Amino acid sequence: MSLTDGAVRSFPAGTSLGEVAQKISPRLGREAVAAVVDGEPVDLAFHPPDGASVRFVTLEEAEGLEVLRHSTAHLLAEAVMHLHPGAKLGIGPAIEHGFYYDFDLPVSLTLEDLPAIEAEMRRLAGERQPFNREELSTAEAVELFRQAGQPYKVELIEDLAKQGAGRVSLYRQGDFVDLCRGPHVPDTGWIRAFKLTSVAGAYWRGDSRRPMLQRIYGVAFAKQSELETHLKMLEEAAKRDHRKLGRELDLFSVQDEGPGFPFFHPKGMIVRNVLEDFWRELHRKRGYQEIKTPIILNEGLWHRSGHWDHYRENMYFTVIDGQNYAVKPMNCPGAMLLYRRRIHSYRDLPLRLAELGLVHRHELSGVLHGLLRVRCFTQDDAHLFMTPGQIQREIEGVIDLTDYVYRLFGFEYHVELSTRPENAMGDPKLWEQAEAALAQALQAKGLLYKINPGDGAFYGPKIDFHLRDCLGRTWQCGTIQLDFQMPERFDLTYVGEDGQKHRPVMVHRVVFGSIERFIGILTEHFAGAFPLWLAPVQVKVLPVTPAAADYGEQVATALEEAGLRAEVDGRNEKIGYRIREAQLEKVPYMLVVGEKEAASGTVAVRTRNGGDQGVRPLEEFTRQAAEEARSRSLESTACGRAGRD
RNA sequence: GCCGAUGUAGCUCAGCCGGUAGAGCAGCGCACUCGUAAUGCGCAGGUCGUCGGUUCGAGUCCGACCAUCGGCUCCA
Repeated sequence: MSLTDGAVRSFPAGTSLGEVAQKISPRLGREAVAAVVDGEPVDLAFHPPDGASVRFVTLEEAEGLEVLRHSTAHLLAEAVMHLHPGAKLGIGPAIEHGFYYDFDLPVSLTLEDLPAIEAEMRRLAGERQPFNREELSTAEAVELFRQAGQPYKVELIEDLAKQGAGRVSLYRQGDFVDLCRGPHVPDTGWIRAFKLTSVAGAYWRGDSRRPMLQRIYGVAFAKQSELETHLKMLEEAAKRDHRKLGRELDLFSVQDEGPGFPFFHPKGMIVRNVLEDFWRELHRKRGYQEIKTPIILNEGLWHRSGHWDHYRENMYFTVIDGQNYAVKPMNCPGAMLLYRRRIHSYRDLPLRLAELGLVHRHELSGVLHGLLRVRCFTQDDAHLFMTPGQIQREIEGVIDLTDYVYRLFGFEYHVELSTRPENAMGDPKLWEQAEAALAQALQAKGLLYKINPGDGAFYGPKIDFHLRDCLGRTWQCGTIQLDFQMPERFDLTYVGEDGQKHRPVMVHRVVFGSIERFIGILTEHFAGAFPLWLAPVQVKVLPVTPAAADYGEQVATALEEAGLRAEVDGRNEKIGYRIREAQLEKVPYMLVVGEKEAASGTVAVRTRNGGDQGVRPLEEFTRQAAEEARSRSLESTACGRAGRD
């Protein structure tokens, strides 16, 4: 057989991969969990055919961890079957960081049940039960699971049979058997570093019309230390939760009187306005014109746009003077009306109309989540009208803009291309054209992208930008959607060079996505310690004693004149106390001023991360802080030495 | 919307088997006049998510509803 390093080695027929690994090196024999033979993942118990190409997989690799996590799911199922013998099994795959398994049980599980299940898993792991693979015809497998009282497994096998599978594989460990493609780790003794984390409801096969099963989630890693690192990361994420920080920093709130309709407090409004000012500046520079379209528009418009047929479930309606109106869930129809107001020449195109548009969508109550999932939000929208020949250049322009914005905040991102969904509007040929145009722009920009078949909007395919925050979590924000339908429906035209009417192409796009969601993400990304340009209070002036109060006011005035947001905390409290409060508010700079500073026109600079930075002339600090804010830097440069927050 | 959990002061949380509510922080007042993450003392603050039921009596038991949290489905 040939190995990954190019070596070709021979072994007696009937040698298992486990034995091969052992012969290659004792270390590989210890570390291999599975292998890939001629491109197919297999167990170490597999006997490779003559001339096979073999690659061993260890827990160092993502593939190996996936095998381990999948095996852990089986172990979980075995433990649950022991504790609840009548349980019906759903599915149990590996997921990012861990695994889950779905069960249909007569009793509801709660968090308190998890320790007992986990203990049983550890006991079974201690027995080092081997995972044994066997293959059966689908008919035999159906019979086996029917007798075992496992209807969900029977359904799965019957579906596999319908798709043409003649045989299926099963895995047994101990007294547990499961339908499974494999591969698995050699025995349950490999499963050590894991923890059951939560229990939740989940529809069978993700279909809300089918029974709800109980899903147990867990995490699993190669080593205990990695598990602990991961659990620490979760704790860190909980500390950064924007709902918690939003309350502590007094940025925003959601109240019982308006579920999903967030309130922005004065400090949150500063962050929001700074972001919007930045957005306006950016769009002005890039040839966009800003518009504002109404929030409530006649229902007829929504019939015409296709929203009535495709989006009604998510919309709010109202009646005015006996006429039906809808609250807009999207901004595009308003932009259509604006475009249609007058005749356009090809010379006007591309026409870029940007709108910070407040939209309302009826989201299911169970999905609401702080600022990240709400029922009203402001899209930093734009509708670009163009000739077909301008498509690629315009899309590239939006990609550049998005890239610029995400980098500024220190986000990395990846891109996905979503294609025609089932409820799509319009001619499939137009869809193909639109999909090709998006793919072409991505390729021209040299971006790697993943394809999500069937995930497009009902009016067109889209490019989604998923940004990655400092904890490695990804969030969908920006999207670029190409639309041939809406111009058709609204009969939009432009007069071409030939004097004839032509149909423009439209692009919908957002960069932040939703201002509300973006603020939520920024809050978590920066753990509430916003870079200077975004911080609600940029500098806090702390007079040591009332004797320095006047000087403190002078300092604050100088800062404000330089365009900085400064506050004086001259309360009758000890300086340590006021510093502590400013720290907790995550104010970027604290200026401690006493008689010495007042006498010399200086300030003692303190940063929220670096502590006391020493005394500097007021004028110098002010100038540097203003520059730091102006340049929208992520570094604290105004303390005299550079340092990333 | 569905499954499960939770809901006591602005925040974090006590409150046993039903006997009529408590702490710390925050707030307010007074004293201290202070140099880089919490000065001391005092005061005030709750129709115990809402509505209904059981009971002599409900924060505690039961039911419905509302909201939140973790998921599912859906999405910016």
